[in-house]
Amino acid sequence: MSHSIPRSLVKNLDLFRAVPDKDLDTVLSIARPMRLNAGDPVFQQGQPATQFFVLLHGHLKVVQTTAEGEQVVVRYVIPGEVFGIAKAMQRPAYPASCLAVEESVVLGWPSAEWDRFMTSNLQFAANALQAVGQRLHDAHARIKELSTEEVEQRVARCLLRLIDSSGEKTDDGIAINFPITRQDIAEMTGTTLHTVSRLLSAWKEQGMVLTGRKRVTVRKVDDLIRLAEGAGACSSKPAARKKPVEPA
Amino acid sequence: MSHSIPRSLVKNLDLFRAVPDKDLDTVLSIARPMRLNAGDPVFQQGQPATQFFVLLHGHLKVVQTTAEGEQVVVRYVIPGEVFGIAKAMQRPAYPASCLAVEESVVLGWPSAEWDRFMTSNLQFAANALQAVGQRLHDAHARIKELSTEEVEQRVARCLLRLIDSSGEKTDDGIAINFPITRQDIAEMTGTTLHTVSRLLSAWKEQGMVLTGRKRVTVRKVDDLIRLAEGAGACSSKPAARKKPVEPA
DNA sequence: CGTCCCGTTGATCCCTATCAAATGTAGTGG
DNA sequence: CCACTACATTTGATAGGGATCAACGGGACG
Repeated sequence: MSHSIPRSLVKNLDLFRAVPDKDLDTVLSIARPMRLNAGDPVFQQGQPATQFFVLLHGHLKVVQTTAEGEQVVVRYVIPGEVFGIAKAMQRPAYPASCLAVEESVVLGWPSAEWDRFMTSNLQFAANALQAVGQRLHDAHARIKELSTEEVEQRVARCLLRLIDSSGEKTDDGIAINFPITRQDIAEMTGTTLHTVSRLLSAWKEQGMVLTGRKRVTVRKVDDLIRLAEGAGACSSKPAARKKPVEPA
Repeated sequence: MSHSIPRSLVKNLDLFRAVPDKDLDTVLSIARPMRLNAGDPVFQQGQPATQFFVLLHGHLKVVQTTAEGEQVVVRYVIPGEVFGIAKAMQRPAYPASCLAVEESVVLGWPSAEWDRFMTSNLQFAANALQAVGQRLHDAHARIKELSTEEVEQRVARCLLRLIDSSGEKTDDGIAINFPITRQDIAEMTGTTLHTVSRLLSAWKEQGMVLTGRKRVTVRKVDDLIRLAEGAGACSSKPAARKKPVEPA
């Protein structure tokens, strides 16, 4: 193996789950590793989708920029996940930009290899379908939230999801594993950095979170869950019922 | 063939594109056709995903219900599309409900058959991946809109998308092909039926649309596009720039 | 021909974006 | 080691887009 990428690195990735070792070796022989510093782009929105990737270490941010120049954070990529598979879905170009939010390591393959992987191993196709299915599910959950919930709930849920996927137990609580700004959280929840700042300030006041520059730590997960479920300031929200409650 | 479903019915579906005839015959022999009247459910949110389907004729609505009882329209299914493929993404239950909005005909297969189709024909797997990829793309577009655009733009875009997928040329303009209420449009765009009603009234006033009970016809597509692009009431929106424009 | 459902429209309120400005914090180069 | 700078964060004041509340009008269907 010219690249000396240990097979174990890839063996545990969801995308390659249950793929036989001999196929893995082929996969690895073509893989091109890449190191990234914080802020480095992996690819840019609109570029031809020449490669697809797996994140080995670090954290990436996937961002869509609107015609008006506003940004929306599509998702954060965590180690082990595939990304940049636009070509696999027959899209010629990346629909979003992807950049490292901290030092990261990715593995890349030419998009053309995707079809080879699919044909040579059926399990690979099923794994890919599941991965995309999961993302579709997440996207629908987000649409539901943006459509029906208030900002406080959405931000609470956002933090919960972040500590769920990238939480790190510390002395003070569960910290988000990577640098993230108020602006980032705003772009994930469809609000403004000002509103996020106000919410975090209020929550810090109550001891629910600890905050620092580009850092958030959750101290009281249960309280945050309660907020996400809708136990916010609106004390009299009758929880959308079809028929009015009839007093006996 | 016990069911006498003509092969031509399935041959042109995206999901079965480029699938050889002999495989198609197998597919057809297992297919179970189903007729639906307006309002009939195909499956309900939370039910075990025992089948997946293709819509042959009519229109279906996919709806998610929140814990608070509010509804979000995930999408409308148009003839030729697959739906209910939760199991293919390894989800045990349907994440949303699906019901006919008019007389419709669907073809259903047991979920277990999915894997057989995948294994027996690679093209099928690729087609499925592309279909889900397209939906993911649509979902992201919607998230972007909900996050950054105002109600007027979102509703305008919604109508445009509807006439694009289900528009029918009439003497008066392009009509949406199936019955749809203000409430439905509201649930697609994250607003209320009142706001949608007001917008449609205003647009009718200007001759941009024609409206009827459960019917919408677009007369001036270009004007609607202009609205969707952001040419709304906000005359002074500085289009989110990083640096202020410097006069020479 | 009555009843349900869909649609329309006015009045009011409030959540949250927007505007404005100060404070704090990491990094940098002298 | 400190001044300087760029960026992140905080916080107050204000305004406005839409949700909400309330009522009525109208077409379809049994």
